[in-house]
Amino acid sequence: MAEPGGAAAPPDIDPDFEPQSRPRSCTWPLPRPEAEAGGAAGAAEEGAGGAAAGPGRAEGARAGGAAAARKGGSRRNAWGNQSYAELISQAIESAPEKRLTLAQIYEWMVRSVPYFKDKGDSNSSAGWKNSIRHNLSLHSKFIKVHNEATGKSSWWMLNPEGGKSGKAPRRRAASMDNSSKLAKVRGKASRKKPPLQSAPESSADSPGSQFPKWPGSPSSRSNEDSDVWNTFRPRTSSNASTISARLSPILTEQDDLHDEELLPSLVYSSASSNVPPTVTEELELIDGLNLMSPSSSVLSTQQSASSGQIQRDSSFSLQSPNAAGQTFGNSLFNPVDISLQSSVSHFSAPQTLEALLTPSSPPPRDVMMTQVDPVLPQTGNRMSSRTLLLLGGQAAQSKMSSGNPRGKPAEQQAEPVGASVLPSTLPMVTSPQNTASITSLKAPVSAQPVQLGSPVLLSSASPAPLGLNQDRLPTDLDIDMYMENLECDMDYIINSELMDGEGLDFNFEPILPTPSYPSTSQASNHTWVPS
DNA sequence: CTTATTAAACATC
DNA sequence: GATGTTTAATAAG
Repeated sequence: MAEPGGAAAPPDIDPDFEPQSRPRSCTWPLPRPEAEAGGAAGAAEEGAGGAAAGPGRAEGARAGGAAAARKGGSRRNAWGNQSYAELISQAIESAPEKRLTLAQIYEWMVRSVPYFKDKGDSNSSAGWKNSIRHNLSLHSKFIKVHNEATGKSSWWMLNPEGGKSGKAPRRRAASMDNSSKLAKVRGKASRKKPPLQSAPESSADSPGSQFPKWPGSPSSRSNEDSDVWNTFRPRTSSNASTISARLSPILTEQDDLHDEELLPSLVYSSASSNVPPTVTEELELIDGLNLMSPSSSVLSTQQSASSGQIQRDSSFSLQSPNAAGQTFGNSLFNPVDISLQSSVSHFSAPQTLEALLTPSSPPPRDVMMTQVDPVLPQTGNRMSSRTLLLLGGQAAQSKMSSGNPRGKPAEQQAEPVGASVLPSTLPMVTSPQNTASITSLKAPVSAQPVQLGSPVLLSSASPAPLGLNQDRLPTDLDIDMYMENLECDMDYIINSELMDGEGLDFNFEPILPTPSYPSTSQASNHTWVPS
C-alpha cells in the first residue's frame, strides 16, 4: 500500500466472457475496448466465491474438473476462462503506468476478480499467489523492471513484443536433442535436489558452452549496476541475458531506464566480437526492447538520465525518438557525440568485424552509425546493410522505429522501398498501410530498404541469397550464424504478419510519412506520469 | 504435444 | 517473509 502509484485497480475486468480471446495477442498498447457487460456473470461468480470462502482452499471447481463444465461449457477455472497470464495482463494493462508490483497484482486480483475477493489476506504461499508468481516468471510476455524504490519489489510490465506464449527461446538454439535434459544441469547445478554423486562441479567445463565471461565490460563503476541490468531478462535464454546485463554496466541507477539501455548494450555485445551463437537470442531480446522503448511510460523517466552516462542512451535515443524523442529529442541527441566517443573507444571490435566482412565501402562502425543515423541519414543506408549483417537486423529495427511510425527524421523517406519488398514475399493479410507500420515496428528486415544487392535484404526476403552472402561472410561469422539471423528475421516477419494481421491493432494513423512535418508535432505521450 | 494450473524447492533480498 | 525462478506432476484440448 505504500505505493504512491496506488495500485490503480479499476474494478473492471470481465469476470466472464472471453472463452479464449485469441485476438488480443498483442496486448501492449492496446487499449482494448473491454466489454463491460459481464455483470451478471460476475455476480454468479461472486456467489461461488463466497461459498468457497469458508472452506478455505476451495478449489472445488477445479478438482474434479466437473464443476467447471457447467454453463455453456466453459470456465476452465474457478474464476472464469481466463488464465492467470491473461488476468495478470489485464491487471497490468489496467494500471495507468502499465506496470505493477507483485503485490499490486495480487491486489488487483483480489479487487477485480470475484473469485479472489476473499483470498486477499492469504500469505504469499497461497496457491494462487504462487501461481501468479510462477506465471510472471514463466511467460516472456511479462517483463520485470527494476523498481527504483529501495525496498520495493520490481515492476512487472507487459512485454511489448508480446512474449507470445512462448517463454522459450527461439526453438533453434538448442537443437541438441536430448540435451534438453542436460541443459538443466547447467544452471546452478546445485539445486541440491539431486545431490547424489558429486557432480563434476565443474565450473567451466563444457566446451563451447557459453562465453567465459564476456570480455567487454568497460568496467566503470558499478557492480550493483549489473543488477539493474539484469532486471530485464528474456527468461530462458539465460546466457544472453547475462551477457547483455553485464556488458554494459555503466549507467546510473535510473530505475526504469534500463529497458532501453539494454538494447544498446546488446547491440554492442553482438557486434563487439564473440557471440556468434547467441545472436539469435540477443535478437530476441532486442526485439522486445525495441518495441518497448517507444512506450510512453518508460520514456518518462528518461530525461533524468541525461546527465552522466548517456552512452547507451545515444543509441536508444535513436530508436525511440518517435515518442519522447521528439519532445526533447534534441537534448538527447546532443550528447551523442560524446557518447559516441566513449562507446567507440570501448568497442573497437566492430572494426574488426567490419574488416572481415569485406565491405566494399568504408562506412562507420555500427556504433557510429547508430548515432549518426539521426543526424546523417544518407550515410545510414550504407552501413545499415552491413550492420544488419552484423547485428542481424537490430540496426534496422532501431532505425525504423526511430523514423517510420510517426514519421520524423528524414532518413527513411529516402527509400520507401522497404514496404514493397515485404509484401512480395509474404502474404499480406493487412492493407499495405498496415504493412508499413508493422514493418517499421517489427520486421527488421524490411526495415532496411537497402534494396540493391544488400544480402541482408534479400536474405530475409528469400532464401536464395545464401550463396551470395557466403562470399561476403567471413568464415568467422559463418553461415550458421547467418542462418540463424535469417531464421529469426523470418520468424519475426511471419509472426508479425500473422499476429498483427489478425488482431491488428497497431494503426498508426499517420502512416505514410509525408516528408512534411515540423519537428515537434504529435504528442501522444502524455500518458506517463512519474509517480 | 502443447498449454495451464498447482505444488514445491530454492535463491535472493 | 516476500519475491522470483525453476522443476515437476497432472489435466485438458
